[in-house]
Amino acid sequence: MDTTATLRGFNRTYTQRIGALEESFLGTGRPLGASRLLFEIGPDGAGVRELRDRLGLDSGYLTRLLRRLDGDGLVRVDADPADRRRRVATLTTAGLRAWQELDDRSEELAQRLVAPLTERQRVRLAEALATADLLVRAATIQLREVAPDDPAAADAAGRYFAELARRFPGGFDPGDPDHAGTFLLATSAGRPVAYGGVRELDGDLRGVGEIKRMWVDEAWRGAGLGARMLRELEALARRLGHDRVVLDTNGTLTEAIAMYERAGYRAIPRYNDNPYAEAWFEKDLSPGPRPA
Amino acid sequence: MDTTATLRGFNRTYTQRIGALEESFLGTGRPLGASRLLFEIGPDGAGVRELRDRLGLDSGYLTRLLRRLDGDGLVRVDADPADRRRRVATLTTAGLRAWQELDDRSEELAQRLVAPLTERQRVRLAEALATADLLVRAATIQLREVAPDDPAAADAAGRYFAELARRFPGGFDPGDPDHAGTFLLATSAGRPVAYGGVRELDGDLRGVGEIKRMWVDEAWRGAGLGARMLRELEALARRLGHDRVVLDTNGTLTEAIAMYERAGYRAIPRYNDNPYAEAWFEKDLSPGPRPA
DNA sequence: CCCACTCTCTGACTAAAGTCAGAGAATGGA
DNA sequence: TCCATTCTCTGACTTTAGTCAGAGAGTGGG
Repeated sequence: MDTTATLRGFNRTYTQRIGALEESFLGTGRPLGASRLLFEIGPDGAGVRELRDRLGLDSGYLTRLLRRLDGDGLVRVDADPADRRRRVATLTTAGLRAWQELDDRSEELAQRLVAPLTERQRVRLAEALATADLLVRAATIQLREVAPDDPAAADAAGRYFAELARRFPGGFDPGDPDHAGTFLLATSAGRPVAYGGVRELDGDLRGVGEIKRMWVDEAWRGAGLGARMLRELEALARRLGHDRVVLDTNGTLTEAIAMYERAGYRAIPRYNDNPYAEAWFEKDLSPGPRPA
Repeated sequence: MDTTATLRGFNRTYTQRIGALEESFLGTGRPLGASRLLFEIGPDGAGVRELRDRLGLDSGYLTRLLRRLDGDGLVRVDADPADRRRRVATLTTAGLRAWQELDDRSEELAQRLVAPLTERQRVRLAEALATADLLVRAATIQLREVAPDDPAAADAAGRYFAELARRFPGGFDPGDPDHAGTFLLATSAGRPVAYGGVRELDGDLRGVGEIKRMWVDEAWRGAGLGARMLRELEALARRLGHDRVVLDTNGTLTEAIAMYERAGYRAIPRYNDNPYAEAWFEKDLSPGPRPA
């Protein structure tokens, strides 16, 4: 099956059959941009900065859209107490009602779309869309380098440690984690979904890179995000001047071990005194092709 | 799995990750509407009327868009020799080049999107999208009543007869087909994809409806379009005052027979002298719930 | 050869969407 | 306490998209 041809064919179908419908459905009474904004603010409110990023709007334009919703009594915009340069938009009671109406309409549209299908076909459609959703999200998410003290990185590290504590039979105590190294992070809707880092070892292994804290959110597994993270960490290690990387892991993390093996890692003897480590791997980077 | 929630979740992902990207990709140099139009005209050209339907544009607006493309030397608009009220847009050499560039860009976008995925994941994505594409198209296609002498209906009947001729061991000769009855037709991009009709029987079976020429294009099978056609034909038969429908079929058409049985049809003895018929079915419509 | 109808085009608009430069308040480190 | 930086807002625009009411050419059936 030709992937790009299928994708392009689907794009066509989607634009014509769903996209157009959605616009006509949601843009009633209010311009579409204003509806989208209202929907995006949502019952929990949202920062102006965040809205700008999520919707890709010019700051002046967003200000005006917000003022308009404010004028209609749907939204209030206040300074963020934590940082008074930032502003936060929240829905008023009327705004909440309008939001609910949009949500209902969106649900109705979805209902109407699947109405001609039988139950079995709906299940098939839902499965196909869930798969496509996961893969598209995993393919389009950006891995970015973060400072060790970035709050999102700390959040990700916390989630990583929590998972180890859950999965290791004897629990897991990170002690006083040192944050040495360079870390990559992928976030979605402000929450970390994948995380990992490289640091340089010292002593006998001086010059060798160690891959640390590889973690992918459970909801995002099965779409190759772990493998992608590993590839990008290897590329990062190369940029940092390492031509060999090592890592340690625990026997409970079977999927991770399988992934390392698929990625060309070979088991080696213990190289550190990590009490939780039960398996050690290495990979020679020097002859590898440069990644795209 | 909750179908509408999955669908809505996918919509979100799609709009953010693909839709936005596509707009920024295709709308370079030219407004997006003009690009879309140029792309839609395509190397083979297209009638203005057809473009209006496909893109959902106001006729005045389309005229102006075309004039603009004409002014840029990309498109020529001439009267259709067959009906000089109609006009036909064709690409000039420069227009063809611009079209090719759009096509390349669209392909590049698709490539880029799937680039982070492994081959296995690409196959999974392509399969999921192909399934979703078929189901969405089948769910959103409109079945419309057509006059028996509608050229699209004649086209569909021709395709139906051709398939019978291919599948029946001894071939099939429609003889001089009578066009009595009311027919439903679904078309996509101007070509018939599903077809079928109801006519009233006479003689002993006066008052009974007969379902005729049920046909679904091969590329559209497996998405319940046949079952939907059958349901709508039954609804049509009810509206025409029949509380019982019958139909005949050939033993070679095993999928059709399975579908009739799933839809509640029961085998009955031969009720007509159709030489190609090998099985006869009936369904009582009176107590059935009205379809949506 | 009428006449109702189809199809496209023109003129005259309006609304929505987006852009850009720069002002002003607030913040966080040096 | 500076000062560079971040964030939002304002003013002054342009472009894109879309709407609506007719005019005028062409068509097909009676």
